This record gives sequence, structure tokens and C-alpha cells, in this order.
Amino acid sequence: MHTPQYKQLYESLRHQITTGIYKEGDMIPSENELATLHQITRMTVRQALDDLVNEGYICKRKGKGSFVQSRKNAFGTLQFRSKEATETLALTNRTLKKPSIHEWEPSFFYDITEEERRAGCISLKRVILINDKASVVEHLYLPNIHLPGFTMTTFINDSVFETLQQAYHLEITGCEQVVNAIRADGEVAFILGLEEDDPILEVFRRYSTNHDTFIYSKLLCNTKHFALIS
Amino acid sequence: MHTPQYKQLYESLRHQITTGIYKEGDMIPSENELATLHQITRMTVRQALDDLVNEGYICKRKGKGSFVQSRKNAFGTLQFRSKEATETLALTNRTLKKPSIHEWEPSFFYDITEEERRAGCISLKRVILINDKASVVEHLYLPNIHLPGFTMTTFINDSVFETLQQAYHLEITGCEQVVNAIRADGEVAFILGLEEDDPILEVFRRYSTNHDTFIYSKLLCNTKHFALIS
DNA sequence: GAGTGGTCTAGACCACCTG
DNA sequence: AGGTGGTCTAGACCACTCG
Repeated sequence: MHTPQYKQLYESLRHQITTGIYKEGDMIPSENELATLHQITRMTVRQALDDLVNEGYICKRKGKGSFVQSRKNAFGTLQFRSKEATETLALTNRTLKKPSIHEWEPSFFYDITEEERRAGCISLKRVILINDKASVVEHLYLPNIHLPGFTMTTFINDSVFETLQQAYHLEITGCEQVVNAIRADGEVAFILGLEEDDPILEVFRRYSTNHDTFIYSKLLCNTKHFALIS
Repeated sequence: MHTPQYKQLYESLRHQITTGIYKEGDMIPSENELATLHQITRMTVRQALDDLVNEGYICKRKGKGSFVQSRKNAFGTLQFRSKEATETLALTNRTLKKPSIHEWEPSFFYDITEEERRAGCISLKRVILINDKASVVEHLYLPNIHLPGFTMTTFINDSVFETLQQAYHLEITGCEQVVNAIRADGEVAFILGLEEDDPILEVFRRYSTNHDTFIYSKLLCNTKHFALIS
């Protein structure tokens, strides 16, 4: 398996943005410079930059250049916004239920394929803390396909998605989400520090991946102090 | 001003998909066929198809072809999903407040630019009915830039966005949204047929356009029977 | 083996922006 | 005028899918 050149450039630039080598508002090298620098054609450079634009890492301005965009306050594929001004948020997570393999729930919120059903389900449960305040309960459901030993793995940087990428070469290529407003039940209210019946956000997500499989998640969010950006 | 060829092909295919000439699951002509057909190169065809993929109109499968994806139950940029099975939804809208020009609210939910502030704000208010049930209250806010006579315009197909596109060549190029769960106040509860304090979805959206301006919207959704897809 | 989309080359001209 | 991104050409080879 050979990684395409545009993907290498994409990863390289993305890394330099997420680690702060290029900061918000910085101009990245021009398409011609990147082409010369990496000994590839401009069309290949553009393929990498187009992906960065679609992921929201940069924006392009004709006649000017390509500029790094803000992606602050992001946790994996989730991004939040404080209700107060533009403070920067500290995002961490704590495991509520370790990964385990079991049957799929009979009335799962997405239709699953016969292959997924046969393979079984790896699920886990976490709570995401924003500025040390429990804000989101995240349930993750992965079909047990091409993921040997996943339940025994310790996560890289506490991140499921980073672990999937580095240990299993599984990358997220897209996400579809369905959003509801519901009342918190007792358990969730307790975890999120709310009263029972307080309104919370219920989000069902289906991530598509480069392995032609899906990853499913269910989020329950306390949006009193932070809102979900998507 | 000359429309690029890839954009023409994009519009042509999009039209054929939205009007049902190509139906869900149909394979559209291959990249080589489209190139020959329109007397353009494959790279140009790919540019059109990439846009259609990003907008969710089609998906591509290596070795197989490009296939039309479902975009049922869509109202402009909004898409809904019924909680019951996969019934098809009838989407209509009714005006609550006709477009009018005024100052921007001092504490608008997005930071606006000095140019936008000076130009003033065109706002309107609609309710979106799903299967004849009032489900979403939509506030729209447009900076009064390059929109002469907008307040006097009758909308094409009852659609603001279609009108903007056809009468003002204003196209939506992206959307960022912020989502909250809140309690309905009396007025909204009344419109949406809910009890006061029932949980509803509050969505703030900022659309980017091909005119380097933004369009803002605020949505209040009753998600008891339908969920918002985004 | 024939057809599909995925990647890539080495050029070209254009509109836009800035000094 | 010189640099930037936007569009476009006319080819090429590859991996994948299907009959």
C-alpha cells in the first residue's frame, strides 16, 4: 500500500497546522512554492489544499493566498463554542465504560448491514469534560471488523480516532448526523450535573471511513455553557 | 462574466438529480462518458463530480461508478428525518414576517463586519411545516449588500435561496452551525404546538456565499416527530 | 479484459490582488 | 509587473470491480 503524494502533503500541512507551526491567519506557502518544494505538480498540490479547505483547516483567497483557519476547541470530530466571549476551552475525557464486544442492540438507531450484524459490536462510553465540567456523554459503536485486539488497546493520546488511524489505518472520511432536543433522564442528568428533564442535545452520528465500514456514535450534550459546532 | 465549464456540468447534473431524471441509486454516466459528451477533459468532469460528492448529491465507488444519493426530505439547506420508518415528508413554509430592512440587533449571535453593520439588515421569519405540522421557526438575516429590491421580490418556488440564486446570482458555498438544546418560550411553543418549557433545538447558522458575504439564520425546531439532519 | 474511478504530469491562460 | 489562486488541456498509469 502506497500513500498518494497529495495525501502526504495534506497530512504534512495538517500536522503543521494542528501543532501550531502555522497559526490562525498565517498564510501557507503558495501552490507554486509547495509544488516546487515537494517536486510535484500544482494539480497535486491543489488536491491536498482542496481537502484542507473541505475540512475547514484553511481558506483560499484568489489573488492573495491560502490562510489557516481557526479550529480551536475541537475534540476529535467534535467542536464546541463557549457562550462567553471567545475563551479557549480545555477538552479532556474520562472513560465510563471500557470497550467490550457484544451483540448489536436489536433496535439500533441506524440500520446496520448483515455483515456488521454478524461481526458484532464494540462499544464504549465516555464523558467529555469542557473546562473540567462534564458536558457530553459519548457512546461509540464500532463493527468488529478489521479491529483485532481493539478492546485491549490503550488509546494514543486518549483519543479513539487517533488510535484507529495509527494502529488500524482507519480514517474518517465523512460524517452524517441527526440532531434532537430531548429531556435528560436521571442518569444522564446526574453525569452532566443537570436537573432531570432539563433540555439536552441528542446527536446520532454515522462516520464513514476509508475501510467502507461505518462508526456510530450517540452524544448527549449539556449545552447550557457550551454549544456544539458542526 | 463567463460560467466555468465544470460549474455548468455541476448545475446540469444537479438539476437532473433534483428533478428526478436521475433517481436515488442510479448510476450517472462515467467520467469518460461525460468528458466525451461535453467535449471537456476528464479532470474538468472530476471537478464537477467532486463538488457533487461534497454536497452529498452523489457518491463514487472505485471500479463501479458514481451513484445518486438520497437527499429526500430536504428544504433548502435543511434536511429532516422522520422518527417513523422512512416515510417521505412533505415540506412547505408559511411567512410569519415579510422581509424588511432595519438595523442589526446590537447583540447579534454572530460577529458582523463593519461593512455589514453599515449596510443594514434584511430579516424575515418563516415557519416550516413538515407534513402540515409546524415544525421549525426560521429567522433569516441578510446584510443589505447587492440585494436591490429584495424586500419587494416575490420568491421563486417559495424558496428564498432559489430566489437569491436566480435573481441575484448569490450561491451558498458553505455553512457553519452552532446547536443548542433549550426550553421553548411561550410564543415559539404556541407556533410549534408545544407546551412551554418543552425542549427544542436552537440552531444558529452562518452561510458563506460566492459574494464574500454571509447569510445568517436562527432555527427553532420541534424535534418530537422529526430530527434535523446536518 | 473491459470499464470504472484514483492519482499524476507538464504545461497553459485567466482574473484577481498588491506594491 | 509579478505573484496568487481558478480553470483547463491531453495525455498517462494504477487499483478496483465485474462478467
